Amino acid sequence: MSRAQNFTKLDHQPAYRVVSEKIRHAITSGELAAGDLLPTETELAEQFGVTRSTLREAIRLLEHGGLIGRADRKRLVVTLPQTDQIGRSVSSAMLMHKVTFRELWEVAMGLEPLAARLACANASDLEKSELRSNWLRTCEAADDHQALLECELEFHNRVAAATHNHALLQARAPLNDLFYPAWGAVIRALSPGERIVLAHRYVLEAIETDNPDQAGLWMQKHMEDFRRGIEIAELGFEQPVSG
Amino acid sequence: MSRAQNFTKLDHQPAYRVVSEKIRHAITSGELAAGDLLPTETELAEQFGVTRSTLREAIRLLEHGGLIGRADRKRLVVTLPQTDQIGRSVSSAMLMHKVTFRELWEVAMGLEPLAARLACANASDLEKSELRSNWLRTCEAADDHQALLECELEFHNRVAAATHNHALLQARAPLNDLFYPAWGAVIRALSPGERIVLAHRYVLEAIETDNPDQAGLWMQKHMEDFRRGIEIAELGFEQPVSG
DNA sequence: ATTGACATATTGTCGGACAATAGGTCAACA
DNA sequence: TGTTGACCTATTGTCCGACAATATGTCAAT
Repeated sequence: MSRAQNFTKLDHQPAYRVVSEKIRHAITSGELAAGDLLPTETELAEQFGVTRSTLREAIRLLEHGGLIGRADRKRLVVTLPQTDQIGRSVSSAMLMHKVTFRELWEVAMGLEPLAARLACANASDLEKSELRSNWLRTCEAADDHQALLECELEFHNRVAAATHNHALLQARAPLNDLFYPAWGAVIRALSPGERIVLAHRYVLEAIETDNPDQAGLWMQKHMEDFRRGIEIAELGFEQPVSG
Repeated sequence: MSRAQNFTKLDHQPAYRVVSEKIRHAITSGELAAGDLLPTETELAEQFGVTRSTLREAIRLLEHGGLIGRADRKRLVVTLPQTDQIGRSVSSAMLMHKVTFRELWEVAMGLEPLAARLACANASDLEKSELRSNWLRTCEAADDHQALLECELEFHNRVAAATHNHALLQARAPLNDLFYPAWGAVIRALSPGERIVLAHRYVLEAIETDNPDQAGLWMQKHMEDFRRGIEIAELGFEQPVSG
């Protein structure tokens, strides 16, 4: 080896990314809070010393992450990233990585029973009653595939929401998107109306009576049913999920 | 109420978002695979019938999600979104939502023991030996706070990686980022070197002997230790995590 | 095979332009 | 008072054209 100086590989970050990072930092550090209006594009461009075109590219970077959006289709505003917004990014990442049903289901087996357990302690009376109303609608929809699918998904979403745990909501967001088609296929193939109604009822009653163990257990059984459904419907448990 | 027709609120999507969605769809639908080179900006702009500026904004939207990147700082290329890439988006979302230690910990209690269980069945011999080598280094680093922290995080990452479950990796990605500072603080405050070494050893041996129940159980105990650490170190279990 | 000179293609950035529209003001009108 | 309409302004979405910096390819000289 020669004694030549080992220079650090200088990375030339494009201006639009630098600008984007500066704005992101201002937001996550609390300097800018959610709801704050940002200056106009021309003004921001002047502040950073770049052209409006460059600034706009920086904005797009943040816009995709849900950190900023439009207040009224005009002014830019700092926004709280919504779970479904981020969730879609994660979903498409999983699609590209060809995540299989099994992989997704394993994660769901970790998160859905957990959600049921946590919902016991944290669900408000309103949320409990909305869960019950959802169950009643599920009973009526037991033979209507499309309606049943929507009730089913709503049930899981409501249970998760009742935990008031935002980290959990984020973590399970992609499950929604990616299970949706499979769940529909299972329902069409097996018409498992009564089984779903029954499982939901046990989970619901456990939440109403604040019994975490029961809630988690029945949610777990419910998810195992789902796995069997995928296998019986021959969707291919080891196949990659499709968008 | 009048009997006036209820028109659907037409949403005028900007061109840059339409273009972005079209490209995203081409990618997630498999029409474009990871590694494929995209045409040049001018060419893409012509194909979509927009200007280069507009197309570039569309590109930025996808770039942030990690769906496309630069091959050699010049040509655009379809890339597989990396977990840490997406993870950082999720992390900043959680920061903005002021997720508390408790919320994060609850998710970790769902995912980390699960990871340990799944690692039993799926870890390769190489991964097992790397886990053991990590454990040996952890023993040596038991009194060096910084080194211990890095070993600790590496251990959890290696266990998760050994599951070969990409959905799980995505779901737990934000835990890495957000627990990092807290874990460091706990270590500095309590010097829990031996406890960590012991817990890792039990998890490691369970994985080596393919004993999922033991692996999950000890990982669970390990995480409960971590919670107590946060409480004892008075980091505020109910406080929002900080970036 | 390496080096250097040169032409070419592509990106990053700039500056200016314009149509469409959200927001405000103000007057007319019921 | 409250609604409507006309009008003006600011701001965004989109376009066009330009240029410097840089990667890529070619070819000649060594």
